[in-house]
Amino acid sequence: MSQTTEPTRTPLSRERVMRAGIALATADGGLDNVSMRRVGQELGVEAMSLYNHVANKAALVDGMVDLVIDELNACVQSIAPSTAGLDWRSALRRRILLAREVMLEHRWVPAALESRTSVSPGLILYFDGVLGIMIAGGFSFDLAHHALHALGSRALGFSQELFNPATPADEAATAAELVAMAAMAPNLAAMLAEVTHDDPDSTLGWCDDQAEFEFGIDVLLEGLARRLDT
Amino acid sequence: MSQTTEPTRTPLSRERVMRAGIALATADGGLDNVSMRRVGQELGVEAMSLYNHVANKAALVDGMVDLVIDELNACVQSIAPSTAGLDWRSALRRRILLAREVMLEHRWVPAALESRTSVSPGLILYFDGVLGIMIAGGFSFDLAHHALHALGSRALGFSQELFNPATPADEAATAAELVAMAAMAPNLAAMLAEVTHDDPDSTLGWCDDQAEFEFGIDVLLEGLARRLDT
DNA sequence: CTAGTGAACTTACGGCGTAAACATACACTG
DNA sequence: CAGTGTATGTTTACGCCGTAAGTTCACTAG
Repeated sequence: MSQTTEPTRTPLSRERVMRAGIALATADGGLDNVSMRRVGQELGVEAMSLYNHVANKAALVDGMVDLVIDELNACVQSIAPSTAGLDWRSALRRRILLAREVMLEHRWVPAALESRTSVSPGLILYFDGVLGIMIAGGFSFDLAHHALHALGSRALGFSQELFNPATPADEAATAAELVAMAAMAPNLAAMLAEVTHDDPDSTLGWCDDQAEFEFGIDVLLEGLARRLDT
Repeated sequence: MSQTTEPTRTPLSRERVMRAGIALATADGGLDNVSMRRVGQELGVEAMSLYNHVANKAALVDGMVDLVIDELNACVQSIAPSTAGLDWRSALRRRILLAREVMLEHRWVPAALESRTSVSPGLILYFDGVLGIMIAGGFSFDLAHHALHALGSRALGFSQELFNPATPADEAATAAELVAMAAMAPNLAAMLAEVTHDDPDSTLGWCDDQAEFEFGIDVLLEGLARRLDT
């Protein structure tokens, strides 16, 4: 009577495993949320079953990153026609800000990129596009090479922020801290007093604001443009 | 007869615990080498004893970072006299490259900084110094604020590199990969063919070379200088 | 001497990644 | 049709991890 085989079980696949991982990481908590057992649970399967499709956890994370990068590359290509006529600076800026949107959707990716063990073909493709824009804009290979290093992770739309993912401190605490800081860090205290952070939301990482990010890449792009002209 | 008490056991202390953690992390393997049990072992003590001096592992890592930052601040102050007469660009550059030396000695610090849960007083002190240099150089608070964001982690001497901590690929493999890459990433392949990486050692992170790092901050400093002049 | 205190130790728990052995179900060959 | 790999999921187990809870013990203040 008890027919043990369920009607049909959707078969696992490498991609389904990684999509489940992405879902867990993107939901909240980032990569800490992702464990083999939890991904299995997400798929209604034991943890060890995942190993039929993925070599180990590092490979799983690598694969998750690859999927996001593939998505990014698809986005980049879908807007390619509209950037055909742009000068290199605008084209690059546009591409980077688009990458940023993808990274904002998957905030765990920057950290995961750091732990990568192999070079991702998708990433290579992306950077080849960046490089292509530069070359088309008149960069020498040498200058372009330096430029890639100078941009660093900003070329992918994120920057490493050093302060404070914490919930924005309550007003009172902040005020008290400002007073305490004044003795030790007079310059910072003065700056914070003047530059009232009237945009309270950070967008990626901690104090990293869209406007600040754009300021940063604009300084870089301008500096590179200047080196290109001479 | 068997006198169980050893002659004298050096007492544990918060600092000794963190120094042991730093030793483990700096030795090799980075933060992965650091576990409560291993730190205890390093000190001839059970893991749980550490909790008499440290709230939990996160606090331990935070404390380790703080010690390194303190060391950095000490270095910075020890060279302060020699930078008194410098223009802001030179002073800033000097400070950043000094920070870089410290980070090169403790390569686990960048990753640990990212996982911090609280704002470190030492870091505040360091950035207050950076800001002080800018203000003395004529920056408005507003421009200095943008500048801090633009510099980001580079102000501390490191940059997030995206490619490849792996052992430098064997020559043959690299050549083969270059051929394979040519189809998918023609620009990168061409660049790599021309810009022969004749400096095979990376200094911090992966492909991050001292020269490339300096190029990056110089572009930034130049761009900031230009904004300061207008 | 005794009580109190603080630091180190012991034990235990639940979670992690994954090696190894096992079970099942499907595809292909004779 | 029977027989046999081969792929896929399960079970069990091991050694790590962080850390909560309870225990021991040397020391010092009264």
